Amino acid sequence: MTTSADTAAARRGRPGYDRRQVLDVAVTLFNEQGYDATSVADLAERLGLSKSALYHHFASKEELLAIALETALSRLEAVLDGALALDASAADRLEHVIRGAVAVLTAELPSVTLLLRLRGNSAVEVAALERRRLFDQRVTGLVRSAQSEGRLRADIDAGVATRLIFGMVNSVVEWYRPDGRVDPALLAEDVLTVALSGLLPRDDHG
Amino acid sequence: MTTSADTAAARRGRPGYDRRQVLDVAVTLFNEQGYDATSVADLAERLGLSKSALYHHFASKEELLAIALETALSRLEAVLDGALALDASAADRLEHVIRGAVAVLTAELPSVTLLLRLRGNSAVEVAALERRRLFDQRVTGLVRSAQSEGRLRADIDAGVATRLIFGMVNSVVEWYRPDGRVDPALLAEDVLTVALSGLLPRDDHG
DNA sequence: GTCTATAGAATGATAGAC
DNA sequence: GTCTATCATTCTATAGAC
Repeated sequence: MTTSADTAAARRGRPGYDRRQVLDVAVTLFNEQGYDATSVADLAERLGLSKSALYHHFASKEELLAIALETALSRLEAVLDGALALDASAADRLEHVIRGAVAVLTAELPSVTLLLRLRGNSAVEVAALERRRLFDQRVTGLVRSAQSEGRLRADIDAGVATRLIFGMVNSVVEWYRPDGRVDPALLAEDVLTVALSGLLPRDDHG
Repeated sequence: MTTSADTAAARRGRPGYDRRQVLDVAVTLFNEQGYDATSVADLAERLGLSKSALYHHFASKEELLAIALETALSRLEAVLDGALALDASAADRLEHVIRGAVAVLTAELPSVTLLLRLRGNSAVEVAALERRRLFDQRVTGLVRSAQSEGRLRADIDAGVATRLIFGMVNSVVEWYRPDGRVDPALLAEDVLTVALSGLLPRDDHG
């Protein structure tokens, strides 16, 4: 779809990579090798460009990281904002968040993968981790409310429950591939099934 | 437990770090900053040693990684071997594996954390990832058998179910801390509860 | 001529290894 | 400490489409 010049039909100047294309390749490479293990020379080679040509598109290696993280975080936050704007119970809102998070993970796989592997080695990374921490905290609030409503079992700590649910959700980036045979929407349902009802057979024998 | 000289009571020669202590600090640092982002100079500084002194203990930075990965993998494999040696149903064996995996994760947190973050950037990493893949495959077999027994719901693909369960299990390394207020054994029960019964309230109203 | 993408050469800093 | 290799980055200049 977004391969070359067919997106922004008429572009002036010399043909070649634009910002978007460089970013996509960069994030892919960061995910393959890890951000720190990927040198600008690696990226240049993958693109068939010189290093200096890359610096025409971006001010720094870290800027590439920052843009990708912004994409991932803003989309995840949008899901949560949308859920909180609903006129619904906390349990229903939580369900909306889980479904939405799986959708964002699968749709924005590269940038979210990058986000989930951060170590906090720079100011950019620390800031992203902080936004992620805030996201988690708000979801924990939802879980706690759903427990109070009696819609979620209360014998598991809300913080632990949230971490387990999102551990399951986030782990999807480790194996989901867009070209695979797993449908994102069905995957979201499977996640919800396991999280809410568990893997024991449905109680249809009595 | 394994802090300093109290392990191998009498050690001869010049006082200072031994292999084990250097390894522990190295793995801790690798987890804090990431393996690639951690330089030998970082490690030397943390230990208060010169770089050359470090190379007296280890042949290379990668050797440190290899030893840690061996620890994590052998302990996880031992859990699986133990489960398969049991005279029990697949479902019961799976439960044993999940409980054991959480135990290994919490007991060997640093080395398992390192294992779960590998990217495959070297021969050592590729080999470790391959052993991990084999582990996952064997667990998937257990899940499939448990489904055939009727002890696990069969409307979720065995591969997806396995990945979701272990996504939940493995995510524990992201937040569990030995000095925290979460008991490892209770955590394992919580994981099993969510995986098997889900977070919906127990059906005690009818 | 103007715009965009591109190289080449060289910077200082830091890497792992010994 | 010292080695060589590689790191991210910058400067200056040019190639090609409008």
